[in-house]
Amino acid sequence: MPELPEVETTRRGLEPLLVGRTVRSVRVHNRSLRWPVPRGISKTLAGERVRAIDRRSKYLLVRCMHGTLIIHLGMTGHLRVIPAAEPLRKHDHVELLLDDGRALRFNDSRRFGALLWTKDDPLVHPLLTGLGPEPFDGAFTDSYLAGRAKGRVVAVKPFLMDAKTVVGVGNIYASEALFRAGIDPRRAAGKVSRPAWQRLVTAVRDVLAEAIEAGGTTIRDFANSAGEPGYFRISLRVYGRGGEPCVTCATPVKQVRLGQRSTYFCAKCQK
DNA sequence: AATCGCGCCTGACGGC
DNA sequence: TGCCGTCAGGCGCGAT
Repeated sequence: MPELPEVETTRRGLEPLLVGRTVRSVRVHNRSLRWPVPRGISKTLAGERVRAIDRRSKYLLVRCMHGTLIIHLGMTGHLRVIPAAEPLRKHDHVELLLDDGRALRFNDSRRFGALLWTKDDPLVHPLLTGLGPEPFDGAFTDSYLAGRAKGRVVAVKPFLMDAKTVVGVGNIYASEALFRAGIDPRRAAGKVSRPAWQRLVTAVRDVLAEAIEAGGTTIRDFANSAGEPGYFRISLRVYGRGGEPCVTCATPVKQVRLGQRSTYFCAKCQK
């Protein structure tokens, strides 16, 4: 389940392989992703040279000469660059054939991902407008969070996972960051103290940075078939550890559902 | 405006 | 062995 660290690791892995390359052609094997892959994508992309690969939230932005390919990995999506002659794997839905004899392949078993094209600045695309700050951006501060949370009764965990609050914090890292910050995930967002918001800002950055770093060492090579981000083996302190002892106080970790999402926390360490 | 809950989709897993 | 139900989850969207 790609969260921001996985997407950023993908971006870093793809950058040296794609920038400067020209797309020769596109093959669409299954266009029914979260939104249909645009019908004209082959014609649009043929001859386009890749200028840069950026990331906004969990969207990868493959910037070309006359527009931008917007890619979202959804839950199970991954990208790899392999020799074009390699046989297709199950769930390889789209491939971009490059001028160096390789292909960028988009594989996504659950098809929650997306692959779109925009001629305009992608940051004003409907999917990207209205997103909150990047977690490593200077705008993501305790006072920003306190301001946004003022008067809100929604629990702090879904508040944190709302992309309008801050982007890139999915279910796993939300539980992890709240544990590190010592905040009960069920607490109303409007009732979180200023020092707690500051701890949360730090915790979000720490946990994401660790995961990105782990990704950097986990992923050796996007240019071979092993180049999929998968699920990073950073040590999770509460996520998936329901009933097991808290790493700090040994109290059994609680598991509850919050906003339809499984949520893990230590009732003793998180207030 | 804020909040809630649905639906998309496949694979893993448990129970029978 | 196979079948069926349940769960997992990002995220846009419609309903309240």
